[in-house]
Amino acid sequence: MRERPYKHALDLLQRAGLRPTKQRLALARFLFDGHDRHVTAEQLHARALEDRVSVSLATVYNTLHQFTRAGLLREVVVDANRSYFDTNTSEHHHFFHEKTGELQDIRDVVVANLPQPPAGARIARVDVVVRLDDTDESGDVVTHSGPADRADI
Amino acid sequence: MRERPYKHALDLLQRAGLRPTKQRLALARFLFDGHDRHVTAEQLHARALEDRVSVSLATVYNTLHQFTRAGLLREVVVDANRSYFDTNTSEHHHFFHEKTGELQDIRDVVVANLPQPPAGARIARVDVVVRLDDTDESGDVVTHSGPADRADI
DNA sequence: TCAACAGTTTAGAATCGTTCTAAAGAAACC
DNA sequence: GGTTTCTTTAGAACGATTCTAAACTGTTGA
Ligand SMILES: [Mn+2]
Ligand SMILES: [Mn+2]
Ligand SMILES: [Zn+2]
Ligand SMILES: [Zn+2]
Repeated sequence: MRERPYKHALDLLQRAGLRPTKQRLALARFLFDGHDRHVTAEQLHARALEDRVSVSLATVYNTLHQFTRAGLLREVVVDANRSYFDTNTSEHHHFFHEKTGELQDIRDVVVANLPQPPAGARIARVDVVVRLDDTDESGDVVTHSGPADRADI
Repeated sequence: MRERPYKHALDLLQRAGLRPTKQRLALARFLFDGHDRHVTAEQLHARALEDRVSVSLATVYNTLHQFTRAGLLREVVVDANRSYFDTNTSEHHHFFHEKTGELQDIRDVVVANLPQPPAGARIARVDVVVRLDDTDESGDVVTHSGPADRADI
């Protein structure tokens, strides 16, 4: 929890050159409260409505993209049909719980031995997604499965 | 190029317990011709029509999912709004050309220092996606950009 | 061989996340 | 306050994918 969430959100918007509207302030206060969050547009929209902030889904999308452009968020691709936005913009990777759709930050993963990118291309970003099956107490797989890979050493 | 593509496709379908219909044979012959391929449903559909195989898009989707369930394909998630299917089912990772949507296999990437998965979960798969910006001869970035990360180590 | 059944294909509708449009509303500026 | 510029919004549109239900085809075994 931050001490002056309103002031902090205001600062972020001003630095991004975005007018501090009711909707943006509400979304920013929730998103940038000091926790690392991974939200979809729908989730953020639902959360705003819970807090009795009236905001349309279109505005939630607009705002998420503006925040992303401003470097306040980054988009994480883990699911072919849903976009996640991550408030942690530092270099890190993810566990993805396929059953629940939950993302979890992981740090210190080492990616080595990357081949040279083809001529005319350069690396914009490296994303590691560790997909997780949930198991029940018996150790049986609960979700749809497939042979489990292990990470290359 | 395979010597008896018809026979090979037939074998694959039979081992998967799928009836060798005209549509499945045509799709299988193209997909499993010995090359590693990364296709979207639309691309595969377009290709079939080029080859004058009449097949509906619904059947292409059905077939891709059946082949995936049978372990002949695997789905690769790199783009929030498009599903890629990969004929290379061995352990490997990808370059993703954000501009063109093209995927390219990379081998021998080392992923180390993965944290233990949370209790009740186990690793189903580890995916490394190296996103590439295309640059022109001057070295300037051609696509929309963002600060370029380098891989850890 | 052929009927009967089970599995397959398909057109078109439906769904779903996301983006667009254009008009109304709010912030900024003078 | 008046004017400009940016923002929000409802609702339509979009594009990828899935569903539906009816027609079709491969398989089986009498
Ligand atoms: Mn987007
Ligand atoms: Mn799918
Ligand atoms: Zn994260
Ligand atoms: Zn591949």
